[in-house]
Amino acid sequence: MSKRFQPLPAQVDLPALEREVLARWQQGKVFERSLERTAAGPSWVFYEGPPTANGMPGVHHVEARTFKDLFPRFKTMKGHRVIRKAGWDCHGLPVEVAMEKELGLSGKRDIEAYGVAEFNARCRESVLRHVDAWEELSERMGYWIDTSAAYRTMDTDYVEAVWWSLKVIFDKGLLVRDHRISPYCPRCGTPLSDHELGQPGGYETVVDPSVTVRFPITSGPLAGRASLLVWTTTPWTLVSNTAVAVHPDVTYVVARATGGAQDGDGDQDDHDERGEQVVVAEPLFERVLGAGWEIVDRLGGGDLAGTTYQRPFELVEIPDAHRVLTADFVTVEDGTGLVHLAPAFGADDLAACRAAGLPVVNPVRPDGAFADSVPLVGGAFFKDADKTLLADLKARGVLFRSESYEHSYPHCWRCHTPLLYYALPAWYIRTTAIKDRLLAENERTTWYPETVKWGRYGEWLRGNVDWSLSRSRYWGTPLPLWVCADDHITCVGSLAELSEHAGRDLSGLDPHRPYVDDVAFPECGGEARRVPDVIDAWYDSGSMPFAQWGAPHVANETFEASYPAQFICEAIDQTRGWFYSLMAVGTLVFDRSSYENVICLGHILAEDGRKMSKHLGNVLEPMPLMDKHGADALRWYMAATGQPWSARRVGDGALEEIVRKVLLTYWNTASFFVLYANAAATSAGAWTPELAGEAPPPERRPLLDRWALAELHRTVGEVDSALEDFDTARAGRRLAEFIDDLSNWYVRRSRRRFWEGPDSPEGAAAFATLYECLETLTRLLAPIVPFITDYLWDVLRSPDAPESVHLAAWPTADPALLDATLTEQMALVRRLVELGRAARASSGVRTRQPLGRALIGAPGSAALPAELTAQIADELNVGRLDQLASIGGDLVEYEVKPNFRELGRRHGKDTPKVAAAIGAANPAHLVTALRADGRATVETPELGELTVEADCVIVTERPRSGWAVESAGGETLALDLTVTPELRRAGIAREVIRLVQEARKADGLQVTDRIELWWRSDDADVTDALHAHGTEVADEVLAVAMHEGRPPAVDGPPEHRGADLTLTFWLRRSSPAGG
RNA sequence: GGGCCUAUAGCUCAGUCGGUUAGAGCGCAUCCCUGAUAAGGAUGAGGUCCCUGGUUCAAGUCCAGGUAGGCCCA
Repeated sequence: MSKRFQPLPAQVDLPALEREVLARWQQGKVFERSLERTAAGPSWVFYEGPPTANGMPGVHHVEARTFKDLFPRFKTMKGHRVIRKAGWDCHGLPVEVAMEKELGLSGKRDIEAYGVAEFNARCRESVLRHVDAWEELSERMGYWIDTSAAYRTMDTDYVEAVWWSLKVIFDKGLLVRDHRISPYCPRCGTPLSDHELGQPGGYETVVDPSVTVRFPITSGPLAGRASLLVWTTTPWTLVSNTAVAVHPDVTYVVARATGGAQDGDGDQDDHDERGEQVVVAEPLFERVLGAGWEIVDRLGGGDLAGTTYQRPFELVEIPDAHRVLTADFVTVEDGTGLVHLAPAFGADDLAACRAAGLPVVNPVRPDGAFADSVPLVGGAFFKDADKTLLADLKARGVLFRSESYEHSYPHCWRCHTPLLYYALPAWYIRTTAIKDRLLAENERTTWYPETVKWGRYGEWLRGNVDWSLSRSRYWGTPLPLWVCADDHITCVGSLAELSEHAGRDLSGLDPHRPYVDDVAFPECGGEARRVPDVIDAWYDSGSMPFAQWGAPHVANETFEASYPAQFICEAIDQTRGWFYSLMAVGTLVFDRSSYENVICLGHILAEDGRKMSKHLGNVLEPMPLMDKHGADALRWYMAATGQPWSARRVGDGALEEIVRKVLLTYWNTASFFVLYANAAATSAGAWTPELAGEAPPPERRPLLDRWALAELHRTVGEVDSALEDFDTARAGRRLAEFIDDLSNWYVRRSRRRFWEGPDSPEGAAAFATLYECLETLTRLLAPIVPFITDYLWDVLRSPDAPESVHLAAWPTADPALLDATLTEQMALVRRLVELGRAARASSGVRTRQPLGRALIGAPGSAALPAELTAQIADELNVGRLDQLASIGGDLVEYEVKPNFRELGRRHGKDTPKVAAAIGAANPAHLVTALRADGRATVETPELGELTVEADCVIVTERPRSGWAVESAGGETLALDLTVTPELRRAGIAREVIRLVQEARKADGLQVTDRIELWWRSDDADVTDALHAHGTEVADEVLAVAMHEGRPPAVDGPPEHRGADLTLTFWLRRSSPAGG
């Protein structure tokens, strides 16, 4: 007896099965072997975007990791070498913030008091705290990635690689010092991060002055005649006024005071000089000036550009300044439409002044007080200076209006000191200098979805500003810049270089604060010390293509062979994070972006459609979800439900459906196959894959088999091209459809051939066909659902096949097996069967009752091969299938409808008229003409006679009466409901067969067991039916003997009774016939 | 305030090149089939294709504006 397949139970515990497969992968080192198998293959590069392991992974991490696993598996099966190196992002403010919280520290002073060395040591420990949980998740979900050599952005090799790249950028002149405006606490002496601004207490409501000031114009036609009206809520910044901004597209007016009228709100206005002229934006004229003023001239914002003016205070030196600029950020929402610019105290101000080449002059000391050298307000705290300054403005007649203004203003969340927007020295990468290169690199990057390329990401690139790189923090890659007293800057590219400068061996130095801060070296006759900043952690992760290998200092060849990546994938919120930093660093350092294809995923929502949050209590933990439904179900959901880039809801309901409709259907088909392959009582024993070669070749198999193979190979082609397009949803839909076709049509229609075994050519064809379908389907499904496929692969595979599906080759479509005609014909067959079922349902004659014949009328139905019409007849349990036309024209009525698609193509604007003419024509005449000549003539009132082609008309034909008819889309099926006595007896026989089968199951018999059957009935119809169809019944229920009458009384089998049928019967397993 | 995404049945989602009866699954109801059986199938009810306007012989589909939700940024 030959080897059998391992039996597959109809019920399966998928999570338990997955654990078994996981153990098998581990013991068999299957991942490692899949890499070995493809070691010589063409490289396909994937980069792992590093997560920070200071928190636990969530369901959304399963999302990204599904895609990050699926495509590498797909490419590996296609023979590519796909290196998958894990990585951890270790640095950054979020890590520091979490550690501050944990240690009960608040702010930089606390950290420095606690000790930077100890603080950073704690940060270092915290970022790997949950690595175990992440690795557990990766393993459980089947994410194959090499964690043994994971890169860590805090490792010395990594930091040195980052330093090297910064030096490349520095040598190109693109790493430069400038100012950055930060919210700054003068008491704590520190800038605050956005995160800190968001803390409770970050904003407080305060009352500030709101002042409007005259800036007399000193050049152009208005010189000496008019003033610019400028509004501000921070009078203390007027000392540093450098320019005035107007909007280039806004109209401004010159207004003259007509005297008398004051506005009625009781403000302290100071403009009773009749004849005074001022400039404001036209949309704000009413609000700022109103009655008592008349417009004497209008001019565009662009016309004002370059106009010089007398600044409000002459207290500090600001060379070459004090003129009007244009800037898009100016609004006419409030103020005067003319904006005072003090570049040291506002981000917009700084950007506008920098663009105009104006200097940044800052008279305010880091402690928040004006420098002592400033007249009038020297030594005063910035906010306290407002009063003095206002009084001075008023005294000199420069103040136009003064009000109070209540608004929300940022405060230090620790000490409640009002914050200063303050220019601090900072280091930038001049990404604006390579903006065109970035746009060109983006041009050749393929984005999924495509809209991100031009939209969200492209827009962001076009508005590129220089990368603000430095952070005045602690736990990060230290900025490798050393500066001497003469302001000579040295950029250090490695610890070896640093050793050279310092004249001692620093190769073992921890390249973090505070240790690197302690390294100084002689320079320009003095001492060069490190700039104390660390860098933006996004730069770290953007450096991973080379830094993960330690390149160029270490493994440079490995790096060069894996640059750029063919594929990266993260959630959409990375557009301005990792997607940008990767592209920017790559372009800055290598003049080439580091990735070619990128998938942007949407966010995962809770089942209620809201964001998952602990607060709402709707968080789904990934591990329990997989323990409940299985990782395959979750992976299928992520890959194949909806569009990956739209926000999606995950929950038990969605996963249960996937298990039932996709995974269990696939499993049950395999289980069915194995059951009958093992049960086959052939001379050779059970059916095994070796017997596949003995089946007739595909072209000699039944049409049903050829259809299944055609659909299989169509599926292979479509799934392959979908995955090549990174379209997992399309691949998933096709696979789910094929699984359904295979199970609910191919197997359903072929069951009898499986019962009868593989001895006949038809049986052999069935086994070979279903085997090929399952074997190939398993390979197609493997990248998406790696567990269930590998389990079934191991059961189904032939002995010489690889022992894991993940070591097998991706299937290729065989064009010779495709058959578009057969695909279309089978689709018609299935539509006609549905019509027949609907006719059965509406007429109330159950399918079990055989009927004499059915009529079909549908385009193409006459050309159906007999093998296919037989499928319809068998499925609908009718004796004969005829063409509707065969019953004679008089008995058929016709309905005609215009086919708009074809009509539109030929008749364009006249379509409605032609359609109306078709509707008005005599259907029978029209159909006769169309059938005879392929065209017909119709009469239209406007256009006269017109010829219409056959494909412009949808014809539905129906028998006039006496039939159960269903039609759809021009296709009709009609059932003859006449039940003759003979049909009635055949129906009763079917009923008996069903009863006996149920009884067999109730008695716990195997499907192959032979039985002995006794029966008796008082109903003449039943008796007649069993006399007429006894042999058929006996064959169907595997009865070796059938007796009319009771069984022998002694140890009699249990009695069964029919429900709707007067029948009593008994059955007993006959003595086993040797198997 | 800016940019982008999404909106189709109670729910989750398809909908190709614009074509006149807008589909599937889940859920619900009724029924059928059953040698895969704690499966499978059919039928039915259920729709303002977010709104307004436009282009077109014809719009769920193309264009413009708006509304709502979401994401990113300010």
